[in-house]
Parts: sequence; structure tokens; C-alpha cells
Amino acid sequence: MISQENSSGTPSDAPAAVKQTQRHQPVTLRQVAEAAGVSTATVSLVVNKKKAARISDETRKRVRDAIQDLGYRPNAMAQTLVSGSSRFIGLVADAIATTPFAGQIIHGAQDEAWKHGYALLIANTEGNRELETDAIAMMLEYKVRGILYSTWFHRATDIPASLRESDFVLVNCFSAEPGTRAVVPDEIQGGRSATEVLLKHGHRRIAFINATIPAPAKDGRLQGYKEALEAEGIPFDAGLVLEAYPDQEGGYGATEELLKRDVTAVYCYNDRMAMGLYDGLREQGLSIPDDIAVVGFDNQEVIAAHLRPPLSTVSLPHYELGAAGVRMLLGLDEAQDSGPAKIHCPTVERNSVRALAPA
Amino acid sequence: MISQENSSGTPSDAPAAVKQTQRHQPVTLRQVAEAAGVSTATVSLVVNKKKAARISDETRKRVRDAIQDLGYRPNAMAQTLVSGSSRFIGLVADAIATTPFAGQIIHGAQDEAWKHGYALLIANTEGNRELETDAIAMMLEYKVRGILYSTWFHRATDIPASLRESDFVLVNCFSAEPGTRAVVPDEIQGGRSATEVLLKHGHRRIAFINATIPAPAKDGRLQGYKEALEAEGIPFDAGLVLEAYPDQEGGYGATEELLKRDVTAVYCYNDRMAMGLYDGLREQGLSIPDDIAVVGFDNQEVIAAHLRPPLSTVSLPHYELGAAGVRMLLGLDEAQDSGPAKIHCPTVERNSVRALAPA
DNA sequence: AGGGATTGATCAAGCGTTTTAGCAAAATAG
DNA sequence: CTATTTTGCTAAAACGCTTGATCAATCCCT
Repeated sequence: MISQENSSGTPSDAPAAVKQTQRHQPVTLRQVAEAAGVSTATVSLVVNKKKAARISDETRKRVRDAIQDLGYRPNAMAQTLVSGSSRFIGLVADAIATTPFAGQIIHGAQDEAWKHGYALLIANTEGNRELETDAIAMMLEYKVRGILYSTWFHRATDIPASLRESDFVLVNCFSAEPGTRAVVPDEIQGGRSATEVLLKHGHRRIAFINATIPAPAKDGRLQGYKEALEAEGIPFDAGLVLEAYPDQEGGYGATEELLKRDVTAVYCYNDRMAMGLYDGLREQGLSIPDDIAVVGFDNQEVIAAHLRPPLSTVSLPHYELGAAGVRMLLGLDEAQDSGPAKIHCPTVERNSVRALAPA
Repeated sequence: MISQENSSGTPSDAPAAVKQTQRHQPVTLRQVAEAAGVSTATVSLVVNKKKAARISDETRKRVRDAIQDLGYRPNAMAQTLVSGSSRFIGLVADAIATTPFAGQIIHGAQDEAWKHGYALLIANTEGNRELETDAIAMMLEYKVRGILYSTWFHRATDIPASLRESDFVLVNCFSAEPGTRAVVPDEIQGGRSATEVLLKHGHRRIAFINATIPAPAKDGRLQGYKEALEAEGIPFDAGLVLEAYPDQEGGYGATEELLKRDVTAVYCYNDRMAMGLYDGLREQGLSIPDDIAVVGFDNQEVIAAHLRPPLSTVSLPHYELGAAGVRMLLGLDEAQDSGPAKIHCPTVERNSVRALAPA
């Protein structure tokens, strides 16, 4: 019977219900204006804290109270529409899920974008060209300020046609086309740093297990290795450069060849190879770093930090790539004319390298 | 002299130049309308392929040509404004960079969102409460359809106040508060599956190295272990459950205790512990899977797939969590009343388990 | 007291769309 | 040949906000 009462009468308790579930139909400027007894212009002025505007303190307060009461949130779409320029930056990535790396790029881009009042619109293409086109179209329709086009590993790329309809910066990839803005890791410096870690500890005969597959990283890291040796006056010995597929298997498989070289240290193309090499070396009863010192490349945390012993390596600066990409897009960092901007790869020293006992 | 000609006369080649760098000041509906000699209404109608609208084929073509010529892209902001509902879904994550997991959630969410015509607006908070509030505010201002609030490891969370201003779904976390929509991994089933892998291969004395730190995973994975044993009629032996910090060190450190238990198989709380255990076992001269079978949990690719031997494990379904979150948000999957939706954790068999030789 | 400054707030146009109602011309029916 | 329907298209309002122009009231000088 009591319920009967409810189902009949006037919706007297509706207001309360509305307050609880105010969810849909968001509060607008106009409603705030009405509640405060002022014009929408006035509300807009106090919302945006325009210093120039002359609004009495009393009115300001009234408006702010109304905003508070109603739980007003500006409609960013409307703002964007009138202001003409959106606060979006697009990020298209080819492999968000497949690697931990993309996450770092996103993170860096997002932090930096945020810092300048931009929100990140991301799209994952997993290498699918059609998806990519759609993603870019979507971003263009949202009138993004610009697009970051990123790849999960450092490589050359061609530029999708629609990308040109917007400002864009290539992140972790580059194009032969002149005038293209891009930011990539400094592989050469990275290779140099990796080698230097070993040199610094007195090693002279240092092997380099390079990748078999062609890539900017392959050339750059080798180049850096050569430069570091040269700087120390050590002649480059092509016999100390091996090649293997850049994964655990490859590293493991290279063990045998490596041991023929009679070196005291080895620099691996990446951490995964180093991980495989650890296994190979251990099988041979060799200890790291006592019998042989190892450095990797990439600083793939889950691996490098947790191998036994933890692996000294050189970090691929994905976070920085994302951030620098945004800065370049916004014109805060100047793009150098001489190709892509190169981001420093920092050394991360752990325990896989020890000073060579004097012979 | 020839250049003189250029710098004086009419800007006869301006159109070409404009065509090249049409970039800024995007083309609007009105411009297309003018070019095609029709009203904006007409253009809108053909852009949106309204079947009901009566537009002659000839006019349609004229409009489409104009669109092509000018490179028109609709302004999504304007569309959103008038349609009232945006095509955004927000995703706030507490650790995009720190783990590979968040990337998978993003990927799943993004795929599913896309499928339904939504774009993903993401924000990374790295656990910073203030950032989080800002991020949610931003999303609310963009009038997102709803927000996915995700954590990188499965845990209880409290619900930020502003989150309630929108539809939301908790992803990989949950709240005690009744009526909250959430999706989490099915830890119990996962624990059961992990144990079953071992049972299936004939193992009866199976140790479980659990985590020391409290978490839904800790309880759930243990519970699953018990259930699986029980289903096989094997009495639960508390003595076979060890505890260690859930990382490599922990797994390594647990080796000694484990070996006292005289088991033929061990189920580790996660892959990182398994990785440490591999080292410990190897040091003892024990071989996996011949002397002892190992399964992990999480399926952290970089580790599990590349250990020697590759680790059998149970996958944490992050991609699915993201996708299911979106579906629940959009009301495509029903939220069950009985707490969070539980997502299946699939078994991933590799080579760390082998049939037990008959005693 | 009259003129100019200053203060506090409003008006109204406009941002790029969508969409309903309506209008003129053409086609069809009677 | 008129009345009705159909066809093809447009006018205009609306979405929520910003902002330069404007206006009324108050203040300060001389």
C-alpha cells in the first residue's frame, strides 16, 4: 500500500533523485548564468579568470557558488569550436601492446603534452595500413594540433598521405624525404657508451655480437663500437664482430663462436641477446662478470634489471622520444635541418661488468 | 629578369601554392557548399549519406567532387556539439610506462572502442592523485561517454569523487562499494589452471610459492591451487606452500626451502619468481623440466617466452580486460550484480613442464 | 552642475555542424 | 487544365561557448 502511494502521486522527490544522478544532460553555462542571475558572458568571464574583465567581487562569488552548486564543467568541444584551435595531439603507434616500449613513448608524449595544456588522442594500428588511415582521419576530424607518428623500433618509414594534412613529427622513425621532422635515438652514441663501459673497466679485447637483420640500430651501434675503440687507440678487429639473430636464441647460439675469440668482455646488440648469452656462458661454467663482462642495449627493464647478475646496458630513451616529439611538434625544440634529432641514450650500469684483473 | 616577372605580376600561381600547403584553416562545410553551388544542408546530407534525403545523383556528384577538390574533413567538435554526445571514451591508467601490462589494457580498450566508433582519450597518472583529478576533469570537459579507471595490478581501489560525475568502469581493480561496475582477472580460475597443467602431467606433490604481499591475486591463486588439488582428490598440504617476495630475488631465494619439500613440480605466484627460481635450480644442478617442473603466472612475454626452457604459465588477460571494460561501459556486456566481472585467464603451455616418469 | 573616466555587466555575432520544417518546381492524377 | 503528390533543395534554429562592442550607472574633476 505504501508503495502504491509512490507509484501514483506527483514526482515530489524527483529533485533529490536528480541531484544524485545528475549524470546525463550536463550543466551548461546558461544554467549557471540563470542560477546566478547574470548573463552567460559574465559567467564565461569568471570561469576563465579573465583579469581584464571588470566583474565585482560580489558577482564573482555568486557565479562561483552557482558553479559549485550545479557542478558545472565547461564543454571543451564548444570551447574548441569557438577558439578555432583544439587542444589535442594525436599519437599513432604501430605496436602499443606488443612491446613495453610504446608505453614509454606514450608516457613521455602524454606528460609533455599535458604540460602544455594538450590532451593525447592515441591510436594503435598494429601495423595495419587501413586502420592507420582511419586513425589519422579520426585525428584530423578532431582537428588535432598535430600528429606524432611512432614506431616501436627505430626504422625508416614512409609517410602516409593523410599525415601530410596535419603538422606531424616522426618518433623513433625517419624518412628520407628532406624537411621531415623526426626524433630518433642516438644509436652511435649509444654504441659508444656501451663500449666505453667495458673500456673503462680495463677491457681491451671486446667482442660485439651484432644483429643479422638490417636496421639503423645495427649500423649505429657498430659505428659507436668502432669509435669508442678508436678513441682508446685500440685497432678495430673485424674478427671480434659476430652476428646473430637479435633474440635470446641468437645470443645463446653465439656463445660457442664467442668463446673462440678469447675476449674478456662482450657487448651485445640488445638485452635479449645478452639474456641468451647468459645461459650459454653459464652452461660453459663461465661466470659473469668474473670470467667475462657483458653489456647489453635497450635497457629492457624486465630483463636487464633482473638477470643474475643484473645487466649493465644502454637505455633506449623512449620516454624522451615521446616528450621530444611533442616539443618539436609545438615548435619548442627546433628541428635541426640535418635530419632527425638524435636523443641521448643513457648508460645504465649494473653488475655484469667488473674491472679486469691486471694480467 | 625572369624572376622579376614573378615578383611583380599577379599572384597567378597562388592556387598551386595553396594546394601544397593547405594545412592551416581547415576547409569547412560552407566552403564546400559554395564550391558546389549548394547549401550547407545539402552538403551535410550527402556527407552523412542520409538515405532518406532526396538529393539528385547529379548534385551528389557535384558535392563529392567539391569535397575531393578541397580536401574537406568534417569538424568532429562541431558534430559533437550539435549531436550532444561525444565519441570519446576516457582511460585513466596508473602506470602506462612502468609495466608492459598497461599497454595491453590500452590496446584492448582502443580496439573495442574503435569498433563502436569511439576514440580513446588516455591519461597517465603514475599514481599521482592530483594528476588523476586533473585527468578526470579533462575527460569530463570533453564530455566523454564514460571513463575506464584502470590499475596495473589487480587490487582494491577507492573511487575518486569526480569519477562519479561520469559513467565509469573499474578495470583490473574493484571497490567494496555495491553497484560499482568492474572487470578483473579470474585469479581463482587462473590458479586452478596453473595447477592443472602440472596435475595433467602426472605431478602429485606440487609446491606453490606464493607472494608475501597481500593482494587479491595472492588469495585467489592459492584458492585455485587448492581447488585443483581437491578436484584430483589430493589433500591440501600447507607445508607445500611457501611464501616469498614476488620478484626474481624472491624466487631465487626460495630455492633452498623448496628443495627440502621433495616435490616434483612447483607453481610460482608469477613469472618473475619463476625466473629467479630457474637460476636457483640451475645452481643446484637441477634441470627443468626433467628434475622439476615449473609453471608461472602472468605470462609476461619478455620473460616467460624466452627463458630456457620457455615457461609454461597462465596469462593475465589485460587485453581482454580493456575490451571488456569498454563493452561494459557501453552496456553491451551486462554487469553482473555479484561484484566484478571475472575474465578468464588462459593457460599458455611451453616447455617447463613434462610428464612425470612413472615412479 | 556638466564633462569625462571608470566600473560592472550585457548584447549579439560567430565557431562548424545537424536537422526539421518548408518552399518551389516538376511530375502525376483526375 | 487544375489539384495533388513527389522531388530536390534551402532557411534557419540550435548546440555551448567566447569576445569585442556597447551601454548604463557611478565616480571624479574642475
